[in-house]
Amino acid sequence: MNVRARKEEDKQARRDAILAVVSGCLRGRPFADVTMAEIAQRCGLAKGTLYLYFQAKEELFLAALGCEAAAWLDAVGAELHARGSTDPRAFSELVVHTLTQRETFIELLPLQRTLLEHSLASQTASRFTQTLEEKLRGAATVVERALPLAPGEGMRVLLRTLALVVGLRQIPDPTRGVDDGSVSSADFAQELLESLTTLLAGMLASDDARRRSTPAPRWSESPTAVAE
Amino acid sequence: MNVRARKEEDKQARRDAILAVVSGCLRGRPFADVTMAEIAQRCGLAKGTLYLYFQAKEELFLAALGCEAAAWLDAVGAELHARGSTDPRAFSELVVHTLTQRETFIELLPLQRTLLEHSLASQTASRFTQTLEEKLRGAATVVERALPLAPGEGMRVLLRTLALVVGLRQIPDPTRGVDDGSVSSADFAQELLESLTTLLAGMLASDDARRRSTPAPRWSESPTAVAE
Amino acid sequence: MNVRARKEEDKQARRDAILAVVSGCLRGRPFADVTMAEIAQRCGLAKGTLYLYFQAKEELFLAALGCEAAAWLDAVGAELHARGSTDPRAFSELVVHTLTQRETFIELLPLQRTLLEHSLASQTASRFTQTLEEKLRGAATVVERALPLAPGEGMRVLLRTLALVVGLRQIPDPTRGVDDGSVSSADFAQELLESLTTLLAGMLASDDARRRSTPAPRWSESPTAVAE
Amino acid sequence: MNVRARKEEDKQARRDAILAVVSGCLRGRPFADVTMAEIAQRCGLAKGTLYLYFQAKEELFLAALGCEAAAWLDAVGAELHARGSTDPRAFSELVVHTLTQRETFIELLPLQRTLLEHSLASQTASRFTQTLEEKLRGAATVVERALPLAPGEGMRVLLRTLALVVGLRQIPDPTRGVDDGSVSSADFAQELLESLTTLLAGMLASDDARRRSTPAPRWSESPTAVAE
DNA sequence: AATGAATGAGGATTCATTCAT
DNA sequence: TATGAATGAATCCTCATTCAT
Repeated sequence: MNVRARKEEDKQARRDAILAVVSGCLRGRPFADVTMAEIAQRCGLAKGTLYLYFQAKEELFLAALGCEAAAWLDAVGAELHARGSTDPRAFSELVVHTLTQRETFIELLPLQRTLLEHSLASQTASRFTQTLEEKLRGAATVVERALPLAPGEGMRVLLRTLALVVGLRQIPDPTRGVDDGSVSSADFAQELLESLTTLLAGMLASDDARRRSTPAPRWSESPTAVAE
Repeated sequence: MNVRARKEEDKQARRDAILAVVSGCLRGRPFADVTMAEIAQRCGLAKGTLYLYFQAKEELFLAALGCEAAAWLDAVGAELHARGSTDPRAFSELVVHTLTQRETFIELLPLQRTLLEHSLASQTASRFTQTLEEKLRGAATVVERALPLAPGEGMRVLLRTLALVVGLRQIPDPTRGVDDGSVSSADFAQELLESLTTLLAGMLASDDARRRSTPAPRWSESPTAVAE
Repeated sequence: MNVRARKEEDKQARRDAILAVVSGCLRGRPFADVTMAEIAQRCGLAKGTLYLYFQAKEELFLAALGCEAAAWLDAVGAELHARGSTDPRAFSELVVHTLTQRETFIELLPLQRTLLEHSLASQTASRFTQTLEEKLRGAATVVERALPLAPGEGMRVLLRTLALVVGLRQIPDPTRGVDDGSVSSADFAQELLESLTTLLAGMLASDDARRRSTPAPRWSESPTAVAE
Repeated sequence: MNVRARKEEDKQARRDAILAVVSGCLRGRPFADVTMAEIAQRCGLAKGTLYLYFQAKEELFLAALGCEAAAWLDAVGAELHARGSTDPRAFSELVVHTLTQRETFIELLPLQRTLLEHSLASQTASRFTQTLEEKLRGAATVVERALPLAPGEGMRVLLRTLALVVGLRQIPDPTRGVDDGSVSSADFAQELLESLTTLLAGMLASDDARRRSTPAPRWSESPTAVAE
């Protein structure tokens, strides 16, 4: 593909195209298994071209993760916003739904730590973290409104949701006799749905309890109402 | 250490010694970063000797994981057995407690999938899975009795616990301004404690509800009936 | 600098501007360390533009060397011409003086062989050599007149001078505890001054001796008699 | 060559064998042109094996240079020692003679600066410098005795000799119409012989003069008069 | 004429694994 | 059984050069 991305617009497009390919390359394979050569080939680009857009392999994957995460958070936020309010079950279903059409996000997510630790260009790492945090905060606010939850709990919901996603993906149920250790998508979705629903219900209940026990919760609005 | 392990007994001892070292090599580093050379050196053995006990790097780590998992499950099972019964909070505390003194297990756990997928010697993989499953079942029974839960739910508790462990470890709270993306042990323990307690409470509640709705579940139900 | 060099005059100016930058890029670094990208950036030009003026990296540096060499030879020649006559010491001082304000020439000089060998466009190489030779001959004549020396000896003086420059630059005095192996400019200048003076004095003496010992030097003297 | 160098002795032998090959790879080619792959192949070894003996390409070449330099200095020292005393002409002949059967040393010598600057393992660099200095000092003493020269002048002789070697090699005589810019060995030897003889004669003369002008040189002779 | 995105050959280096001792 | 020297495939990345705009 010797089409030159001359305009800033085209360059962004190519960048995105690369990221899309990267996400797709990771099908349960370890990060180390995916080579830059493979990515380049799948992109229809030369190896060197990849380095025109990303400084290193780690940065490439981190960017891909950032993209996917933002997209997912946006999707969840938008859907939640549209609904106005939900309950644990519906929220979980929403999560599962948005996630199952975003397999690559699930694949990328477990890499986060490794990637952040390796990223030499410190700026890259901090920018990633910062951007992600913003997105998270935005979605958290929506979650708090929709579920509803006390300020600060929205973030927790999101974080625990991601934790469950990563964890359940990583811990296959040995009961299901899958030879190669991979988790069937259906099982995973089912498990995520159930455990997330349960966890959320629990959080809501305890939050509710705390609220009631507190004398004047309504207008005293806890100081951590930071949520931008 | 050029002491030759002649007797079967000595060989097993050396095997275990190696596994102990392996676990310790992984301090948040990606699997690919730990070299066989490093392991050998830390063991005080030659690289080649490692291959006398394990067929490949992956197998080595898988064995280490198996070891740690078994140890943890045993510890949890034993403690639970000793107590007779418990509640979500206490169980979570037990989990957190046994886990914090087993950092290496936490490090190894996320590797499971990768390791299983790579293991060429299919036998190794299936043996690992099988052994782990047995251990899990054993502990699950104890959990069911202690919490108490309907048959089959004990396994779920265990699996979800592990999922939370892996997930929370992997998803750092961006709110905490940790530069290098690592999770502080304290935060991790706290988060695990809370979310696990909540999740378990939820599971117990719904289990309870189901039980009540079911006519006569108590005595017809043989707790170990499920067992392989 | 997207000013287009339309007229031949402008092109020559740009060429020279590039060469000036090139010389400055080499601060004790190996040739391979200086990238075309760096040069282009320092020139305020695009990488491709460089290739509009020079066919290859080697050619670029060769041209730069040619420039510097010519400039130096001109300077030496002019100064010598102005003085009329000189002696080894004064000549050496002149050399050192003109050289210390031409650091870049000293950096470029050691590359000559490498550059010449690589130059694919044979014409480039031979043109360089030819031009240099002319300049050398011109200066050599002046040297012969000023020092004074027998015909042919002027060239030798020049060549040996350059050899000393390159050699002394390349061979650091291990006695001086310079950690990074670099030669202090002061030491270099001092060393060059001394050894060149000594060498020249020697050449003058033997030249003199030969002259005297030869009965009829004038017409029998074949200029190339010395040659092996 | 899968012969394993097990004993320390064999390892040293292999190390030396590699170094010998390295020296031979450099036939006027720039350092960057010689690849590790080529060296390995010429050694009949795998690329990786090279890294068993040397940490990096630079270190490899530095070691080769160290070897050659030591050998040459030893040879010169020994010969000089055997003769007892010499004169400039004989010394130069000795130098030329020992050098012409050590082409590789001449090739390696110009790399010294580059190599030292790049050597990351600082210890490697300083060890090299230190060892070389010792050898130089040893030879310098012999030179002083043989020529004879004032203390400290022996080192200068050696250093200037090396400078001439490097410089004359690098500065081809454009008069000789050699197309590819390389210097014919014969010309080089001749040139080195002449200029070195002249330079030494000059040094001896001035040294002599200084000695005579000094009132009481004999017993005032401070052994540490090295300090120029 | 100028640009700078794209290329892709090629380099140094690493490391799991083997095997002669 | 233990060793550790040897292997060599495989990886990431660089950079001189080209060429479409």
